[in-house]
Amino acid sequence: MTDTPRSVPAGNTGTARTRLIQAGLDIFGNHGYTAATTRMIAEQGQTNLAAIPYHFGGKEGLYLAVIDHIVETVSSQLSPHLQAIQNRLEHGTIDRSQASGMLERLLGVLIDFVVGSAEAPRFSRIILREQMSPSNAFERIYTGIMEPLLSSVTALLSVIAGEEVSSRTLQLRAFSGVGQIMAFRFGRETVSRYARLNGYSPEETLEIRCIILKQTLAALEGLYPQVEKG
Amino acid sequence: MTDTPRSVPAGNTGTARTRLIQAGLDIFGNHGYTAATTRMIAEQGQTNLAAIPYHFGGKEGLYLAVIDHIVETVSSQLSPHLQAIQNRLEHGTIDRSQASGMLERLLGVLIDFVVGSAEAPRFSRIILREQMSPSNAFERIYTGIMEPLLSSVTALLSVIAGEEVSSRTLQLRAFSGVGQIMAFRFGRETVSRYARLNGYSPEETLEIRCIILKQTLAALEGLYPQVEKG
DNA sequence: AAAAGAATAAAACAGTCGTTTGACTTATTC
DNA sequence: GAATAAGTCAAACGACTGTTTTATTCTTTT
Repeated sequence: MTDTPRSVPAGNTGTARTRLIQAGLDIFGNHGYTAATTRMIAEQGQTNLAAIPYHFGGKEGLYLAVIDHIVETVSSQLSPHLQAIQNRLEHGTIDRSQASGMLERLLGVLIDFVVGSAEAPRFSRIILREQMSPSNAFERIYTGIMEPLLSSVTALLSVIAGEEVSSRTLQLRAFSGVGQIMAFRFGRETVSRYARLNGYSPEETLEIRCIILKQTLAALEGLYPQVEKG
Repeated sequence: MTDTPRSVPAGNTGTARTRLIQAGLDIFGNHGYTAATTRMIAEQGQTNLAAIPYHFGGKEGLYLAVIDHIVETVSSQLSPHLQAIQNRLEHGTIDRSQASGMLERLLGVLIDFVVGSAEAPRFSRIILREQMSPSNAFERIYTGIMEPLLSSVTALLSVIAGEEVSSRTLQLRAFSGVGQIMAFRFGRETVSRYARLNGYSPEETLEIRCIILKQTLAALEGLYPQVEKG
């Protein structure tokens, strides 16, 4: 069958598959699902049109393969951090300032990836489109990326806040922190124009990172003052 | 010519124009520019297909008319607040705590509109799509909505922060506050699912409003501690 | 009431979409 | 080395797209 990998070191049934996924990442990300045409994708992937129905069953199959690729890639980058956090939390050996530090590191990783990484523009735009108008792929992104991420952030916030804060408030605050980061991705054009940036160079990414982290930590200190004295 | 209004109280050359703009708001917002078809829009607007090229010169003309409608509507809701702020700032009779209060009110208005209003889903999704992949309409949205809004927020932040903070930092902080609010719009599906909401009911909107405002003010107090004692 | 213009309506236009077809090339297997 | 499968390719298919055409209805003006 076509889905059983061969003995080739890193490739699949053929390099056409991976080239199509890479091209789909670009074209779907830049144009959206409907506006992206199979002819664009085939051309950018240096493949014949018929390769898309052949390898993926059609346009939608390729799109779902692209989504899976995104979920796997992001998840592999995030899950080490998330698992480390979960382990620490389950053993209960963590105080407020430690939780605050872990949250700062986690958000820093997220910023570097969403705002600064080279794949971010292609990845994030597809993810954001699925947030705005969910399709069949939303489920995979939510359970594969958003839910684990938000759960860890919420758990850390719970330690920082203490016991008296409702879980819904913590959940909304968790999304607020994550959404704030994603806003810098979807609003890149506006940010660059308004603050006269050049589209998130490494230095500009670092600047944004410092601003977001400082602001988030300041908010936590203001909301849950015990943090500094814990 | 067709663009000179008649003596009809509220309508234009005909109600077909306004029906098409309303339908365009829905269809463009829900499907995006390319995925929206002129046949969908004509059907929802109870109009003939040919009415779109007739009244707007074509699909793109209708889209730009929809954009203009959005910009005018949002601008008319925002400009009173923005002008009041600008007036106060130009006369220099404003201290830190006053600026903080004005910022809180401005962001509150923005939250009510972006998160809570009935038009918000249709408006915001078109705006967000233009943020992600700008077309010819981006310019109108930027100069008509985003730039005035960010300018006022930045000016208020400047008063709150004092003089020693760089203007780029203030600009990025301004976007951070505005983007945080918009994140709750583009991520509605994720938020609703994660925090078990029912898609932003009035009570839920109020809850989100309180959380965002508390968090933002807490961040300002943490970043610029003079605020409380001014 | 007649004439002129604005608006609507149905049908057809050229073009593009995703997909299918059938021939062809390459790689694997016995 | 023939046989079989996997993969590629150009061409064409039906179904859509936005737009145009042509005719008709409604409104306004003289």
